[in-house]
Amino acid sequence: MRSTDLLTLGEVVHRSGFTPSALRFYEREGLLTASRTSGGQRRYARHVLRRLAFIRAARNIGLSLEEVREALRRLPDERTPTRADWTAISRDWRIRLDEQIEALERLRDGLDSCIGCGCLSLQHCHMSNPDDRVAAFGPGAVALPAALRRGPDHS
Amino acid sequence: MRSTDLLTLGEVVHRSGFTPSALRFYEREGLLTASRTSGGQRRYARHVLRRLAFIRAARNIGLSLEEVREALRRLPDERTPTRADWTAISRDWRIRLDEQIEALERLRDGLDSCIGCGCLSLQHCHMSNPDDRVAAFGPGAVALPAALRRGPDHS
DNA sequence: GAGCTAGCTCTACCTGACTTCAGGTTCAGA
DNA sequence: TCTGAACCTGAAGTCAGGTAGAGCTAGCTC
Repeated sequence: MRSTDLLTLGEVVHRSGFTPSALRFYEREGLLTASRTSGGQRRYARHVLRRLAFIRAARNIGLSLEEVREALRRLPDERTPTRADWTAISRDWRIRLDEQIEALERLRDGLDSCIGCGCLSLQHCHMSNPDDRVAAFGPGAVALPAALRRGPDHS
Repeated sequence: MRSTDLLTLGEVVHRSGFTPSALRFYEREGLLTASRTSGGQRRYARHVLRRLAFIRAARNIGLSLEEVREALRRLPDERTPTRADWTAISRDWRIRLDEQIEALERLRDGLDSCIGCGCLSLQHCHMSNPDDRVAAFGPGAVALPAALRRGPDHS
């Protein structure tokens, strides 16, 4: 079925699980590259599959596309990630995940201390007091998924 | 300073930590109500503070405004949440948080099993295989924060 | 009754990550 | 050579959860 080792858009769609529009979008955004046929259709080298795997994993961890782009900059297009690349990056991700888990656990503990109290006081309640927001959500915690990042909206 | 027990927009802003635009937005969206002066300015009953505390807590847990609206529908506008209301709802939230934490832990465990392997295989890797997505992310897990919900994008 | 702050509405805009659409083109197999 | 599926582009749309600004008004204080 293949006369070359290049993949069509459809094949990449099939094998990666991304939609055509997502693949085109990622290319526009510089996360992916593809060569073209004389007629202008995309042809993908096999290593894009690995790149896409990387992208999906990163998105699952909660990285933005911008952050994925940054991580991919370290992995030149011409080669697939080495074991060392992946080890370094996945250690970073592990740290992020731990932070996210901790943040949720703090939230849960706060909630536990609230169940049954019916307080929901703006002054004192762990769950709603705008000045008692979860400690980790400082400027350093930028990478948390949006849902974990929320603080008071003013200022 | 108060001739009545109604609060101005500014007072609610001050005491809740929400911005004026957020309060107006919530009103448009039906999460809040306010009466008006003859001149058209908003005047809030005191219990909106509690409602807002509830909203902030819910948002911290990761609920969408739509879900908050749903939860608030059970708390008629005229009364503040009873202890029973709050107990029931916070138990739900506790379950959600546990699910989110578990999902992240599964992700972390998958990552651990990956560190150093350099695999990232679309066929086998825990972190990227679209057919091996985290089990909890079924149709029932709709409420997870977006970053935890991602599966393959097709279909 | 002047002055000023706080408030009003309405419309437009923002980010992120894509999707959708219209209208046309290419490619592979028979 | 023909045909149908796959593919192309660029612009616009979507969604959530708001924010920003323009131009005008209310209401409190002196």
